[in-house]
Parts: sequence; structure tokens; C-alpha cells
Amino acid sequence: MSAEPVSRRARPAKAPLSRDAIIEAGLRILDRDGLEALTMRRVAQELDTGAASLYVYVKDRDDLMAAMLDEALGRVGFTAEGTWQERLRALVDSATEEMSRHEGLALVALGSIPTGANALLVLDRMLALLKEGGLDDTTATWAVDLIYLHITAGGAEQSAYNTKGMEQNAHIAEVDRHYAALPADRYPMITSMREELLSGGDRERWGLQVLINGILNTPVHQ
Amino acid sequence: MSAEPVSRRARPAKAPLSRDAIIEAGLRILDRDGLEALTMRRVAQELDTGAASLYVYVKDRDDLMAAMLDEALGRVGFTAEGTWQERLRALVDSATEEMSRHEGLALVALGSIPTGANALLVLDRMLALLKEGGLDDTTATWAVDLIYLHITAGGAEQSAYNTKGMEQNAHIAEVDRHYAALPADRYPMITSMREELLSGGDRERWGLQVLINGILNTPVHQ
DNA sequence: CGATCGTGACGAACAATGTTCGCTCATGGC
DNA sequence: GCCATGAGCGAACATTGTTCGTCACGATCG
Repeated sequence: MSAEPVSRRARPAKAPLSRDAIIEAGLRILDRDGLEALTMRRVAQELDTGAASLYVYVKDRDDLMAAMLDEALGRVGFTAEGTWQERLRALVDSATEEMSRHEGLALVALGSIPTGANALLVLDRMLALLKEGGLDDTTATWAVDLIYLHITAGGAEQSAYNTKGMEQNAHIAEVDRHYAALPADRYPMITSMREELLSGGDRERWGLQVLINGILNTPVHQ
Repeated sequence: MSAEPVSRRARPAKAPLSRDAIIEAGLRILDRDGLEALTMRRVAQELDTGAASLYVYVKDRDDLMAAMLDEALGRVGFTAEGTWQERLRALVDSATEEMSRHEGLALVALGSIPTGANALLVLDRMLALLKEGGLDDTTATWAVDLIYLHITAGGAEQSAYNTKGMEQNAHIAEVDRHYAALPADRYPMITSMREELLSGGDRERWGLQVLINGILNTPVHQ
């Protein structure tokens, strides 16, 4: 439809297709129009080509999303200042931020052992920081597992909030009404603590500190 | 195709459609054939009806999956024995188990504030246990947030491992080869700790203990 | 006992998706 | 100047979620 067959020759020398170009285009669409707009046809359109052409450089949609995730993780920043705990917090915050910035990418990371070059770089850096903190090898690896899981989960949660239909205030108000209508005999704690439940506060920062303190205080008895 | 128009009257009095029947059928399919088999047509087929009929009782596929999740959470068991920490561990283990038993359901929970009747029951029980442990209201609510996030993430991870194509041993061996081939100068920690990284051990149990110890040792400075 | 009527059920259709199959044609080496 | 190579691409296919108009069943009313 609306073909208007412009000869490829006539086009202003467009950048040739490449895996990187596809990944970049995918991220652009994901950021601009959200996860449900990330279709193969839409990515191809962004590159002024057809969907079939993408499959030369990308195995399938999952492969593309995994590559996009690793590309995003390549933008995680490393700091050289502060104690190891401060640097770890900065690293985790940056990774969480990067994952939540692009809707849906965090879900790709959940439940697949990381193998991407940039994901592994993040893991390596985290391991180094934990070793600097004096942890033994076993504890350090288990801790990295746990923290990485926390990053992906936090990213997924954040990402969902960022893009959930209506602006989040309206949604929270709705949940609040729902909680308020609960029978107090069946949900005694929730009804009595409702106000605290939906209140603000820097839970993200507290949660990471919980992990760090817990890791330092929980021996691995294998 | 293969219509064989059996009059509905001739059929042995089939159970009438209902929201619960649809949810049960969905869980049966999810358990038997996995997430990608959970299509509206397939659920309808399980109930010997057409896909369109489901929409009387279910808003859309997301609504169905949310209902399935809550139904699954209804099977979480509560123990009355042991210290509050032991009971909390049992509760979390049961919830994680229930989420990971049904592929993909944990992802539904990620990034949506829980509102299902059974999900709230789990939260209420967790709050009670944490209060029993002596936590103040703010810490308890933040802790429940964190633990619930941990449950969903752990469930999603477990669920992915349970159903990831090939049997997981082959997959782990493949990842191991991948790690072994990494350049040691770029990934010094990973290459030197490769053995620990993919080794076993009860990381799940340790992770939860980390959360508990961390929660008990991390003050909320609001 | 028979006509009526509402409502749950359903077949068919629609728009959109991921993916594959061959054909086309520009390009680079002889 | 020609030809083979391979990237690019249109069209097609199988499926998906969802909606629409129709239909038959069973209860209700006369």
C-alpha cells in the first residue's frame, strides 16, 4: 500500500544494515513508543527496510531484545571514588536505572544466566568490589547472584511503574481505595498499616543497604 | 474443520462456564504445556467451547493471568510452628514455590502492586510475622515490599530454569564453556572465580536469610 | 400448554504479529 | 564488460487476541 516504488539507487546513501544499527533502532523505538511498539516491522520501518531483512543480523525477537539489554548495560557507569560500599551502591543504582529506562528489558534478564559482554563486565566489577569488602569467594559469588537478581527485579518494577497506563498517582490512589475497602477481620495488618504501605520514602536505597548489611552478616554454611 | 456439529443438547451435561472454571483450565494448561500454549483458544478448547465465550467472564488475557496468579497464591501454606523467622522462611518458600510452579505467572506479579485477595493474605501474614519479630510499622512495610519483590524475582528465575528448553545441566555446561573462553584481562574476577560462580549450594535459603538479617540490622532513617 | 424473550454461547471475521521463502538486483572480482 | 554472490525485500503463512452479530436454550408469562 502507498508503495511509491522509489528505486533503492535514488535514496540518499542510507547507512547499510548492521546488527548494531538494528539494536540502536530497537532501543530508540522502545524508549519512544514502549514495549508493545517494539515489533520487527516497526524496527525495520525505523531503518527504512523490510522486516525480513533484520533476520540476517538477528536470530529472532528474543535475540534482539537480549542484545538490546546488553547494549543498555554497556552504559552503566563505574565510579572510582568513595568506599567500596559507596561504589557498589553507585554501580547498582546505575544498572537499575539503565534497566528501568527501557521498558521490558529487565524482564529479559530475569531467569537467564547473564552472558552478554557488558552484563559480565558489571558482574566482574561487582565481584571486585565485594572482594575489596573482604568477602570470601563463595560468599562473593552468591552475593553477586543475589544483587543481580535484585537489580533486575528492581528494574522491572521501576519500568512497570514508569509506563503503567495512567500516571502513577492515579493508580496509587485507586489501590489505596481498594485497600481501604478490605475487611479488617481478614486483613488486620494491611488495614491497620495502610498508610505506611503506600507512603513514599527511599525504599530503593534502603533495600540495597539491607542486602549489603545482610551479606556481611550472613555466613555461608555449605 | 472436522466440525461434526454435535448438538450441545447431546453433550453429556458439561459444567457451565464460569470464571473459576476458566482460571482452573488456564492453570491446567500452563502446568501441562507451558506459557506459550496458554492462548485464549487453547483455554476455550480445554473447556469445550469457543474463545469468544471466555470474554464474558474474563476481561482479557492479562486479566486471566492475574486471576490465575491469585488462585495459585491461594495455595500458599501457613505454618503455625517454629519461631517467627522459621515461619517466615516457610511462608516465603511456599510462595516462591507456588509462583515458580506455573511458568510465567511470577512475571505478572512483577511491577504491579498486589491487589488480589490471596496475594494480600500472604502480605498480611508476612506483616504479622515481622511485627512479631519486633519491627516498627515503617520497617515492616518496607520489608514486606522487599521480600515480596524477592519472592516474585525468585519465582520468575526458578520458573525460567524449570522450563528453559533443554535440561538445565546442558545449559549450565554451555554457560561454563562461555565463561571459560572469556579474556582474563577483561574479566579477571569472573575467570578466576568461575568454578564458584556456577557451583551449587542452597543459595535460595541463604538469600532469604540475608534479607532477614539485613532487615534486622538496617534502620530506616526517613 | 405454547409463544416470547433475554442472555449466555459461539462461529466467523479482523487486524496485527513473528517468521520464512524465493526472487531481485546492486556490487565487486575476473 | 560479464557473472556469481549474497544482502535485501515483498509476499505469504500460521497464529494470536479480541469483537460483532447471530443463534439456540431455558425460563417466564399468557
